[in-house]
Amino acid sequence: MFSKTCEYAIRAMIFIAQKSKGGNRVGIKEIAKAIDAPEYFIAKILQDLGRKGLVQSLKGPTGGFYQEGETSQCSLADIVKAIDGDKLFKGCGLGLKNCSETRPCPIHNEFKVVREEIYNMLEDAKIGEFSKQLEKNLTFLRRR
Amino acid sequence: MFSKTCEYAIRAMIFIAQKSKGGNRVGIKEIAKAIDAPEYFIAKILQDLGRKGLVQSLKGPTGGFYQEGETSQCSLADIVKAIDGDKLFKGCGLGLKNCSETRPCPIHNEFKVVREEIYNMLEDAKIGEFSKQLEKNLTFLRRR
DNA sequence: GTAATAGAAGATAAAAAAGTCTTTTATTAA
DNA sequence: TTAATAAAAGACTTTTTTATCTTCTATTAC
Repeated sequence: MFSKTCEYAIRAMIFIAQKSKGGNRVGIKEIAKAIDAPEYFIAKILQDLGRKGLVQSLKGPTGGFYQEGETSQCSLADIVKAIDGDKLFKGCGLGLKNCSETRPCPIHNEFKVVREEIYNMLEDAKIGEFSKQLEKNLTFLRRR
Repeated sequence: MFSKTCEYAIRAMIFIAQKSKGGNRVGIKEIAKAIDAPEYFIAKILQDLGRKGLVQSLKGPTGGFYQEGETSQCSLADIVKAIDGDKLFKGCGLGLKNCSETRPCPIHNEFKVVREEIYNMLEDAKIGEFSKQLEKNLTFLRRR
């Protein structure tokens, strides 16, 4: 469904939202360990998300990643769009470029319904909302 | 959502079902052209689907691919499973190995609903059913 | 049986995605 | 102001996916 890059991004964002609640910042090493992702790789991903304004960061001692204001209420849909683009939400299920409402592919209508539901689900899933759930058991963001 | 390989596979299967209705067989060149896929690549894919019993084929002159009996009523779900495996239907949305009913990840429940719908949609979509739709306008399986 | 045809199978190549390393720049504490 | 810290940026490597080519084998028409 998502690329690995995107999965890492989502997990990292959830972790950062959780950790940076009281104005704290989280270092890349701590993030990588917590979500069980390759350190250098997740660093790249977060730099990208930073450029796109979905996360904030600060260099130097006591530096790290954090989210402030509206950023902490960004949705999974925002992250997916930033990393994987909108092909999941817009593209034809069969990869046909010319598939459209007036020239639908064989599974166009069935797909449309499902795709809208995926979009709504991801749009409703605000990063900040996961925090409470996570406080109970942080290990959920790890792979094993 | 699907790999390119899987998209090609679905398109090819729909085309074959349509063309092999009256006991006819379709050559790989015709398939490749009709669904706008690389010839050698779709050949590989169909060989794979052939081994897995989702399509039949015959070598030599007048040879080609075809579907007979139950094969023509295989579903998109069957094809997706054969090519991409079942990670779309079973895996955790965040790629967590330990995500489960008792230890759900933050988006586990939301995902479950969507995933089931995707599965049902693909399971209901029988290859043979697309034929009538296609007879009206075959170009729908092409990319441009 | 023979020649032509067309898929099967294996090797190879190109492109994209995932992952790693090194150097640079910004920030802060002392 | 300096040393330590931590992210930014760019180069590079590995792995996976996608795509291509060549040789082999089965089938058919004649």
